[in-house]
Amino acid sequence: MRLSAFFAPTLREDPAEAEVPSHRLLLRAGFVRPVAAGVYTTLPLGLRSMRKIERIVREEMEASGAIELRMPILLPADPWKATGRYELYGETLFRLTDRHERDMLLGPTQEEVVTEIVAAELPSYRDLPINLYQVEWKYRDEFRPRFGLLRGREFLMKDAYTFDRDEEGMRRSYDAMLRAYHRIFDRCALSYVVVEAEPGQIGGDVNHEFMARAEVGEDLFVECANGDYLADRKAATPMPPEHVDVGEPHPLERVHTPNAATINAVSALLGLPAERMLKTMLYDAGGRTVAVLVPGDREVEEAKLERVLFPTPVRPFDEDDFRVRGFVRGYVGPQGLDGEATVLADHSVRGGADWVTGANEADHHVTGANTPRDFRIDRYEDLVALRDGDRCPVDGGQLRIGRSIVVGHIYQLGTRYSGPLGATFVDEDGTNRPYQMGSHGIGISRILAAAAEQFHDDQGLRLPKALAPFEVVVISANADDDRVAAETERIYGELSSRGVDVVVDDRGERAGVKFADADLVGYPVHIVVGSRGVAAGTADLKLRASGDRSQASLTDAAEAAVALLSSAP
RNA sequence: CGGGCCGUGGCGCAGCUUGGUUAGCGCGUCUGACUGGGGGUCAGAAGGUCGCCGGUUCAAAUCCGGCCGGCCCGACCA
Repeated sequence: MRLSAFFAPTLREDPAEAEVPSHRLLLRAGFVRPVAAGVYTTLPLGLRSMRKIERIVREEMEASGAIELRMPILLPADPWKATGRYELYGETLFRLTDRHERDMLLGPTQEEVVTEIVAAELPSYRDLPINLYQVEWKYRDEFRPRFGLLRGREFLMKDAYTFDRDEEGMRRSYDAMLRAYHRIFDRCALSYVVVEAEPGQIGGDVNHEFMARAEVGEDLFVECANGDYLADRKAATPMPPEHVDVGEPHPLERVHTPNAATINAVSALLGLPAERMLKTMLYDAGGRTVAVLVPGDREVEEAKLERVLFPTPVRPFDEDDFRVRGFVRGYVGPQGLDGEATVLADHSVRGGADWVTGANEADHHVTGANTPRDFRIDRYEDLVALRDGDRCPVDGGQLRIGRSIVVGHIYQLGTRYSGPLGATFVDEDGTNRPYQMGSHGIGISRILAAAAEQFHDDQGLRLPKALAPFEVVVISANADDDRVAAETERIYGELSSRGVDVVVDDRGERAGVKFADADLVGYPVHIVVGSRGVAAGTADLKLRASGDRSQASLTDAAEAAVALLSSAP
């Protein structure tokens, strides 16, 4: 490819709308241009990188036995109503109506479509297992598209769907995807972690997220400094604190705490640390009152509470709940709860005694609250929000919270879709059984952004060679020098014939512009041919990742570039 | 959706507070000259319904209202 006959518009200045590095650099380097919020045109350079990611994904999917097909983006709403996702997805679903007033939507994922086609065409256990996948654009009307390609309303995704006879088969298919995903992200050279995560709107049970480490990541994960524990932050369980022996329990005493409706206020008033307080959070779970007890310095992780109470929906008390059910906000204590309420306590509550907690009347707290003497705990559960510095449940090491971008997510769905859609096959014994399904996504366009986050510096992008739009650039530093032009062409031709993905910068620009662009776009290997070098019989080489420069004779330049490329990340 | 910031030639910005002649600057673009290994210099030129609609006013980029669009912070997801 010749840059003189290509379309790679670069920006000299940072676009005003871009804050995060990947967004800024993908715009500046000419990979994408905005069309609307969260919607982008993929320019030629960006498309080349995206195609390279797609290729890696396809190769590994095929190697794992998956079969590619292509499903429509424009979908009828009915199957979505059957699985309940038409409502569940809510505002995030792009809905439209056709001329016959039929409800349609733009596919955010394609479980419904693939399940129906498999049910129609693969009715026998002999047809199973099967793994069907596609690479297609997905549409989600995100509340807040942001960070360029990191969270668009349109994004390119590889989605694979597995169908098995039984749960054991489903787990085997799942493991095959897990292994394939590792190979894919390894080949993309991403720094990533794999954690168990929340099922979200896809539903199902066991699932893992592949998270690319990134400062700007929106997803938090937790890891132990000793490397033996890794989890989604919302699912992470800290090791509970040691039980502190306070000796003989103090008596329960009521104390006057005017205008102290917060933990901090009570703590300041009584001169006691927040962890001595017992925080009583009230929730409504399908009409029932649920009290959650955590130490005063901790927060409740509502995602954990939802899982504990699943499938009953949970919401925090609002002002009306407090009033109608007779609780005083800011002064709630578990000793005032009757048998109608469920009392859940985090494991960390086991470690304490002589709690300070609400007296269930305005401006009063109690001290010396102890269970079971003063209040009842129905169940201990893991309910606290994990925070930096908590102790690892495996070895007690320091936990820290890392930020990441979810680039892949795999699910064991079971019969979440095959059930409601009536998708069954005939098993060996002649009975109809629903398919045991799995669903496996990879954000192709997001990988590009995540890679840009991980691989860049002040000069621009420096994507790994597996993802860079070209592997090598040959720059003619003096475009109007005939001998330079001739040598540039010769080296370019030699690299092409060796099968290197090479581009030549034969534009009429000045050398400085070409150098700056080469760094900005981040070609892994740069070869510079100029008047000085040609006179001396040499070309200059640069490895973008390290900035290391070297020289080679003009005749060896292509060879040297190939060698340098093999050493490039 | 709640909160904050912002819409001025292709891009980045100033001007708006305190309304008043032809709306400026840098980059980019075009022409010419000089130049030629890290976004070069000089001379000249083109390019703007100041997001849209309405209001106030003798007069609006500037003040007021509404709407649209974009970005950033919070609850969902690849």
